[in-house]
Amino acid sequence: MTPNTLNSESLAQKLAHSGLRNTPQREVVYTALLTKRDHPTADEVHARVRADLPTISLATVYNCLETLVQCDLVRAVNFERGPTRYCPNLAPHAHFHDEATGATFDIDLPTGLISKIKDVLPPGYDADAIDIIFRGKTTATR
Amino acid sequence: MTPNTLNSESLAQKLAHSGLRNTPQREVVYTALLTKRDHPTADEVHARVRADLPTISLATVYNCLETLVQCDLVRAVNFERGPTRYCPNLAPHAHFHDEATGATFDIDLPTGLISKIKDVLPPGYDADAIDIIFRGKTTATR
DNA sequence: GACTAGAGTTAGAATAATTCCAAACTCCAC
DNA sequence: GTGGAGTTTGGAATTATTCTAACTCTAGTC
Ligand SMILES: [Mn+2]
Ligand SMILES: [Mn+2]
Ligand SMILES: [Zn+2]
Ligand SMILES: [Zn+2]
Repeated sequence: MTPNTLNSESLAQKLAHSGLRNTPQREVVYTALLTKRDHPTADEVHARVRADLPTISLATVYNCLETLVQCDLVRAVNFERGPTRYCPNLAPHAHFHDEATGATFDIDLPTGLISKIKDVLPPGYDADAIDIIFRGKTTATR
Repeated sequence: MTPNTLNSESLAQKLAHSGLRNTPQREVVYTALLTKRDHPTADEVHARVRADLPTISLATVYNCLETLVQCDLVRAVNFERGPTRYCPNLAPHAHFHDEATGATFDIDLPTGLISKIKDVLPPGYDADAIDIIFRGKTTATR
């Protein structure tokens, strides 16, 4: 079983679970996100998937990305004005945005920290998700 | 010394510090943010300040907000696609976004927690700001 | 007190990202 | 094979923001 097969299966499964079909467009979009995990925009995804599916439209890329987000296969990320970015990393993680280069990196979060952060919420606030964005510069070892 | 005078002074000071003038437009925009701290959009600010300055344009509201952000009197907040929101709370704080109502609340952050969060950054990542957004529902006591 | 250069404001045009729409297409289940 | 839901597509529409060029104000300078 290749990683690719595995991805296809998990994609097909999750789509089926939501009563949706597995289409070539949805596959190439999802594969593009898994292949280069640099938090691309819809436009960037469009450019990449055209290599595989030259006739795919930008509207379809938006549709597929939205579908993947609905199926919890992909996270939509917004940390500044500008195009939404997409991330296939399902593990709880924060994002580091390098202001100099514009690059975005995943930062793993220890599970303990998340509950510690939730502790700052006063009673009456019930969070089901936390987004953490670091902004700064990266140096040397990357 | 009224709070209003105090605000005007700190505004005038910070503007002067950046070599900028204190204009009626900048004052009403800043005052609007301080008066109702509900993280309004530029459009909402525009609607509010028109009561004081009926001829102010939306472009000017955008200009003033940008100026206030540059002067570190106001934070621009983006946690989802949609208009940028503005926050005059200068203390380190997180945001709680109520998905049901769309309302955004400030959540104070103990200083210790911030450095604890920064500890998760691997070497080579140097963050000069952290944004934390909670998403969920608020109940009862608000 | 008028003069001027630069800073600030304004309305409207332009841009960028996304969503909407209606038509064409695909895939099964019957 | 047909019908119908689900999907894709190109282009129009929408939304938020930025740009532009003209106008206005203000702080010095004479
Ligand atoms: Mn950036
Ligand atoms: Mn919302
Ligand atoms: Zn990510
Ligand atoms: Zn705030």
